[in-house]
Amino acid sequence: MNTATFNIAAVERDTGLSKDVLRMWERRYGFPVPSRDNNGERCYPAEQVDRLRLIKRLMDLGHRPGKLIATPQEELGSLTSRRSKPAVKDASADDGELGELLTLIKQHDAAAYQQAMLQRLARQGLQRFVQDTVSPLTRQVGEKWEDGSFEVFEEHLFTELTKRLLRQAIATLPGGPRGPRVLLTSVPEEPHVLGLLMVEALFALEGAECIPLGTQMPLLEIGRAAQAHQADIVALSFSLAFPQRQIPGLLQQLRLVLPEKTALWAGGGGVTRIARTDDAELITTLDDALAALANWRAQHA
Amino acid sequence: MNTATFNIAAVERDTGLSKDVLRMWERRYGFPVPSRDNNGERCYPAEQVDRLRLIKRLMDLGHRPGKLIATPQEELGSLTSRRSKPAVKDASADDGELGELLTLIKQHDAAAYQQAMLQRLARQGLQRFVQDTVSPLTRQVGEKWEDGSFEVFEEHLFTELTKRLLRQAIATLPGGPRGPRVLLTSVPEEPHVLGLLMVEALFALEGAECIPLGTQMPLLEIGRAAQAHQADIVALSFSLAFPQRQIPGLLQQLRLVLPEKTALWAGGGGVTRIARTDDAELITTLDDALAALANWRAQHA
DNA sequence: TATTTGTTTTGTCCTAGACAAACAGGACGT
DNA sequence: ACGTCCTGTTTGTCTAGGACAAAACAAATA
Repeated sequence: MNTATFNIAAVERDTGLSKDVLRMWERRYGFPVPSRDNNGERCYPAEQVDRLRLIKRLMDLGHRPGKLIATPQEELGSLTSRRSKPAVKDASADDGELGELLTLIKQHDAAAYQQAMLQRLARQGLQRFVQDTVSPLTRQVGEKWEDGSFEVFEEHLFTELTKRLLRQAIATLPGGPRGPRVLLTSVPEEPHVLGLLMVEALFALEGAECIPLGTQMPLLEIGRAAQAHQADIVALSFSLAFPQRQIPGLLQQLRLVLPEKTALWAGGGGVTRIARTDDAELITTLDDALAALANWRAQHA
Repeated sequence: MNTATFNIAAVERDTGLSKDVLRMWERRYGFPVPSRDNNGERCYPAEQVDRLRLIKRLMDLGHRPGKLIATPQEELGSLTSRRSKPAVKDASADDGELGELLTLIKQHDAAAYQQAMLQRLARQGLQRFVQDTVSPLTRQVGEKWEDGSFEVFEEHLFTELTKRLLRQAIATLPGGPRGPRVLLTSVPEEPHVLGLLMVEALFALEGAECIPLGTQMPLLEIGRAAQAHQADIVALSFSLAFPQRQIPGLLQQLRLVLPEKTALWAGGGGVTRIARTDDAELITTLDDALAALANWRAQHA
């Protein structure tokens, strides 16, 4: 069935490794070594693409490409250790609770998952639902994905269903426009929206006026939107997968295009290791977000 | 305020023009001509980035880069004519009806827009709401964006709010699993999800079992998902903005990784001009989608 | 009016060199 | 033992220009 080969653009699309990197690896490490078509262009067999995808996943986990490429295929599968620190293991206490939910996703039972989540939402209320269910669940799905026990499409299904639940819950909230006006979005190349939705849920509960613009807004457009909406705060989300080295530069550029009085907040797993800066306020946890909101209100009372 | 300059990666991110194209244009047409930093790397001023974004928008409208670059800045603004054909003008009859909705978006009044849409949903019912409101509205927003009367962030706001409405409506439907199992997603580089949601709403109304996987699934993952979910149909969406030349190849590759018995349907504005193929069934309108569903059921009775 | 044929435009791919930012590891001082 | 500075290595991204094929257009034919 898999007689198809991939050209370099298709490999970039499917692995997330840029064409430059693919060519560089071939030059430096001797892998991947695609065959060539009549036209001298690279043709990657599906087998090499699969290996590249695995390598990319392990790189996102903190491994280095030089080592990975030197490692024979069989050993790669067993390298899926923890990101760096052995991780806070108190979370495993919840495993029993949340494990059922993960199992439902793993079984591809969308209806049952939604049902179970709705029950939790009703029992916990939105705030605790976000903080005690959605947030740890998201983290666990990320870990499951890292260690290979979740497929990409299972993670997509989880994300899609959870997005719906949160949006549904947010929609039922009254739009009490008392707090600051918060514009929620992400930069180009950052498609993850779950973190933004969690923050939106919490902020909306607090009565802030949230303006959700979806993901992947060009920087200059974010500036225009902030101006047009008279936003008090622009809140960005960076996932763990976002290339961290780019974040400081992005925040600096964005700070330049935003009105002076508009605050810039950056949150999500991607900013935990970023050095503090004057360009933006870094928010690493949901509690931080609520604290920042309270703080803003105190200063603008 | 705009003293910042953009490196070539930032310009690619913000304009959607690849680095290769940016360098090629500089070589061929002499525009853009960025300054260089100490390191000999390109530094694009914000002014050139803006011009590039405008040019890109006009290209998506069907103009050719060679002409656009030769045109002085002032004339560019007035080039926002129709895509190619003068367009079906019976749509303008609805302008009065839908115009109010567009106005609300243009005024950035999210709450009023949601309210008005909910009213229409209640009045029309979901099927007619999708076909007579959401679909033409989406098209009109696209046109407004093309002719420059909508900003990018206004389109984002529209999309985000409308997504929420549709998802909310879908969530309230009973999950009567009688029809085929339909897996809904899009390929990498195709982030638009509104079309998928419209189809999902219609299919769910018909009692089909929809599995929404969100957007941007790698091809091999789509294959795995289809297998895991025992999908009868894989439905892809291609927006008008998707590079049409890539579609036939994508469909062919995807056909190779899908199980034999799984049907492949491709729909959305991007496929209207694609030549018929054996790899997939091309679906250009929402009515087509419903017809295809009925047809499938007839053949699998 | 349609369809075929040539020509121009345009994007993508190629090679190969250079460099700076990130990282790892060791030496050093507290 | 722990943190800090330095140095060499690893790694990604940028640069330059050349080549070619596929798309878009123009012209000429049936």
